[in-house]
Amino acid sequence: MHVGTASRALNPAQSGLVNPATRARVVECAARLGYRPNAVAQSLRNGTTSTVGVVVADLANPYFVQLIRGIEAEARPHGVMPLVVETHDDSETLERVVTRLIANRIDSLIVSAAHMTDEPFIAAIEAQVPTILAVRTFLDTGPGKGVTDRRREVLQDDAQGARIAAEHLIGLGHRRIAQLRGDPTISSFVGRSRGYLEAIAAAPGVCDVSTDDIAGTSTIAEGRRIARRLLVEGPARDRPTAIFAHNDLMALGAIDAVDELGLSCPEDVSVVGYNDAPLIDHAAPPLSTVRLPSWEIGRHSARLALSGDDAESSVPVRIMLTPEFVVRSSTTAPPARLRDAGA
Amino acid sequence: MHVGTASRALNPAQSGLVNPATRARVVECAARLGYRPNAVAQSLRNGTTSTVGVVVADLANPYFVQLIRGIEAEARPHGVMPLVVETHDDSETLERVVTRLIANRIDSLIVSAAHMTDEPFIAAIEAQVPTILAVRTFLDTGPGKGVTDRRREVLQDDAQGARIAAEHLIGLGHRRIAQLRGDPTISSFVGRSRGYLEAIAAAPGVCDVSTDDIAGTSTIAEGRRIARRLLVEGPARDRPTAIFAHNDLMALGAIDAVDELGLSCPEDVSVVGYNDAPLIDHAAPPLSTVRLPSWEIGRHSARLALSGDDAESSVPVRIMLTPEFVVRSSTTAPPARLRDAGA
DNA sequence: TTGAAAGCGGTACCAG
DNA sequence: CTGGTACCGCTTTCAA
Repeated sequence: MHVGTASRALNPAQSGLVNPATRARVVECAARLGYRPNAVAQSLRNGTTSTVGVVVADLANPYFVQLIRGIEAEARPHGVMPLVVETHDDSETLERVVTRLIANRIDSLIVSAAHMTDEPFIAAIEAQVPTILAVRTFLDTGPGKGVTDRRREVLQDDAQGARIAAEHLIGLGHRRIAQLRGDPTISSFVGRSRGYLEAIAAAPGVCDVSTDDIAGTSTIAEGRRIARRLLVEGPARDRPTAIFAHNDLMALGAIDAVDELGLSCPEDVSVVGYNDAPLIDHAAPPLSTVRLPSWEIGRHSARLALSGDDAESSVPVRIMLTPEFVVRSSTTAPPARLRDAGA
Repeated sequence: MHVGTASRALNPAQSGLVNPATRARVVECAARLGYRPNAVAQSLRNGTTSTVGVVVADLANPYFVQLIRGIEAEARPHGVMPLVVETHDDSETLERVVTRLIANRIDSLIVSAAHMTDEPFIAAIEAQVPTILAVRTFLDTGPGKGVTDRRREVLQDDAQGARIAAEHLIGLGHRRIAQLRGDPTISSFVGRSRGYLEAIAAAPGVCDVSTDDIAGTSTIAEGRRIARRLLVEGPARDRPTAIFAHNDLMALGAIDAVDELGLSCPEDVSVVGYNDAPLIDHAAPPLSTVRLPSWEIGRHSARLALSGDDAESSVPVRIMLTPEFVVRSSTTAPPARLRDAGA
């Protein structure tokens, strides 16, 4: 009884070709000896590893964890294991980890960590391994636009999310609003900025009083720093009564700044975030924010990744999911005196 | 010029054995063709994968993310890639993912997801691959205790953390204190419970008024549920003026319960958590909690994992790190009337 | 239905 | 210093 037979007996797809008796014997032996096929050898022989690389910007951002779980939910029934790595939003790290994943012969790759400046690198990668962009993409490279139109991506509509956030503030009566912009090399923040400005432009009498100071990192500290500038500089009558932060962390920082200046949120300044991070509903005050369907984005990404199209044969896809506004307590109508002044 | 030579030229450890000229030529060709050694083939040949399996209970718990980053920091300089998976605290999932990791021939394994009931399984795994237990362990299996005393583990002192938390409350004048216990099959919670009870026992006039209701999962919802029982059942004069929750999430739930009952934290009820999760300092109110050095635990774990001892030759190690109390605004002296009543 | 053997892509030993 | 070759563990084709 030899190795070929054993291999067949243990492989469900081939075990029909082997005598039930021998098969039973093989199975029994395997169980007794605790035999586990060496996945490394299988990978080498089969040319496939049953793994999918998952590159996220920041594991500490619970948003990405949901994305990973969506991927895992789709991948597991296929026996595919996600290999998760983070980049800390650093391009060098991105290149390093993706290179390593490819050396490890992942079957496909899901990237949710790209900066727009990473386009050339990602384009090169797409030629090597089936790749899906999740959440973040590059501008003007959708289906039919530009040379890299074989790209497959799963996004949520940042512009729309920002628009509904801004419209919420406008609807409450705010007339001077500012945004706290995240890194402009990240497509999400570009989209949010655009949607916000569109909503402002569409509302008569409402003006954008943002600074041109952009957050280096999308953290509490940066949100706090920029919000302080907004609330301290210039004549009081030009200061915003509402702030749209490009993510929840910066929103938290903005609230800190409001508090520290002896003002309060939402009475003096309303604040909106983006992401609906876990625990953010327990912030002081509970944050109004934009919820995006990260788990679903993960699932769709994995579905595309596992669909077996290789980089050559794949048809371009852009799946766009819709965010949703969550009203909590960090937003309300502006103070009456300011509202009158603004009208 | 043939494959063996190329292999040597590309391997830093052997490239000395090859003529600098040929070597340069090889390197140049490799670069031009974008050659990357197939890590799968290398692994098969070398019998080593340069990967470490990292099994955590819950990626959404930022505590584990810090652990992972500590591991990564130690592993990267060695060219070792962490393979991260989560179990959602489910034993079946634990067995499934660990089995998969072993099939993939990880060089070592770090487990931070074990329940005490997983002891037999983990013991079996330890015979197959060098294994480190991080944060969670089994009881009475330290060096010299019991048959499995080759175990290597990196822990923090849960009993001490709980003790300093309880002593903080006692020092503020609380006399009726309750704990919100987490899953008793998880060693961390056993240790915390023990430390808490020791501190109470050591303080004359202070009594433990906990229910015997234990959280099924260490979540906000469970914390809220049990805290409600504590604050609603029995005569008012027996209710706790302070609650020690076994983790931050349950503490948040307890604060929710306090609010919902028309009481307030910390004026009526003080609440302490455990872990010092990110954002917890922005909760309402900012939570007093026990901070544990998760990053350091990760680093130590990885150091042991990479130390090259195989399961046979390894010497048992237990590294115990010290937690630290963080005072914020969720704790204060008990209300005067209750304090008098209790005295 | 089973055995024999080739080969996945490297590495390392040995001979030259 | 370089070329030839065996082999890591498994799958699969081909023959028997």
